[in-house]
Amino acid sequence: MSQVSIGSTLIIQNALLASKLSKKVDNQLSMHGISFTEYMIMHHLDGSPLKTMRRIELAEHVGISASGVTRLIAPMEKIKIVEKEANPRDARQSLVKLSKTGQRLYKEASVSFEDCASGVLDSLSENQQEKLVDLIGKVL
Amino acid sequence: MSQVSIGSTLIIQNALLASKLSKKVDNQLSMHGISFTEYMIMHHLDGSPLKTMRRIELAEHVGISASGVTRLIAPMEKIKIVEKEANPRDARQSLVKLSKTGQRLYKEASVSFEDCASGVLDSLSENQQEKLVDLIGKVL
DNA sequence: GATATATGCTTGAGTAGTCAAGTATATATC
DNA sequence: GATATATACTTGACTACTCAAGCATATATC
Repeated sequence: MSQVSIGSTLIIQNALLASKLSKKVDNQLSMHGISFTEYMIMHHLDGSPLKTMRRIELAEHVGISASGVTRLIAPMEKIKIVEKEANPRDARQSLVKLSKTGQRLYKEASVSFEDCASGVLDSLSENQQEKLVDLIGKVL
Repeated sequence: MSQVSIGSTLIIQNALLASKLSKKVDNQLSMHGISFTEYMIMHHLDGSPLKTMRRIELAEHVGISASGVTRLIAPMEKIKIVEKEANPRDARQSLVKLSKTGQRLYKEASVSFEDCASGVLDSLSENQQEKLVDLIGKVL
């Protein structure tokens, strides 16, 4: 019958939340043939000025390892959602660029994603959502 | 350059947070020979009045599938952290009980877990942590 | 400019889950 | 009380990662 701190509760509850959200999102995005992780990749690429990022940057933003990115990007490249690009200044790097096809797919998928997001978060007011993003940002 | 709603941002940032937290926790708990998921199982068992829960209940609380619970519990049973118990009123059920050994292990691991939690959340005040738990609870 | 160390990425092997199907038992309906 | 349907759980086959090791290139040091 030990005391459980608020911080512990927070971590456990947040893990549960993330698990549930990612399942719902995955389910919703499956109609576009992509997973939540792939969507996140496209999201970050689309948000970057040149629609281009390094693999390690992607890994950090998405929360997976570098090898995870390699395995994730491979099939996306095969179906032309993203393209490989070299960095002339550093031959070690292999840049990932969101293709035109990828941008189109991202836009389509975003409709479903936004839809899912608002459905899942309808118990929160706009203000509460902002507060939540703010608090999460503080921890990250 | 499409508009990204606050709700979408929330879901993506939360996924990142959960990924980072679970890695840190996993890392911390590895010194006790258990994973974050196993810790969560023990946490929920320890919190229940008889230290006993049904497998499906555990699945819901932890955010994994029933088969996930089966595979997770098997090795925990082998090293006597938990025990299988029958429910005389329903022969379909196979109850999971936290053993004495399991309770001891949970207490030890909780020290590391609490430690990790407070380390990771030190950018948040007690009030902010409570607010965060509250908001997460609203979504769940 | 050779050598040591660091960085970016990929690969093989392993792990922690998933889903679909199957088994066993329980419940509801006629 | 037989039949249909639902629930609890397990299993086989698969997927999406992880880590450790390795290769290629870059950077710093002497």
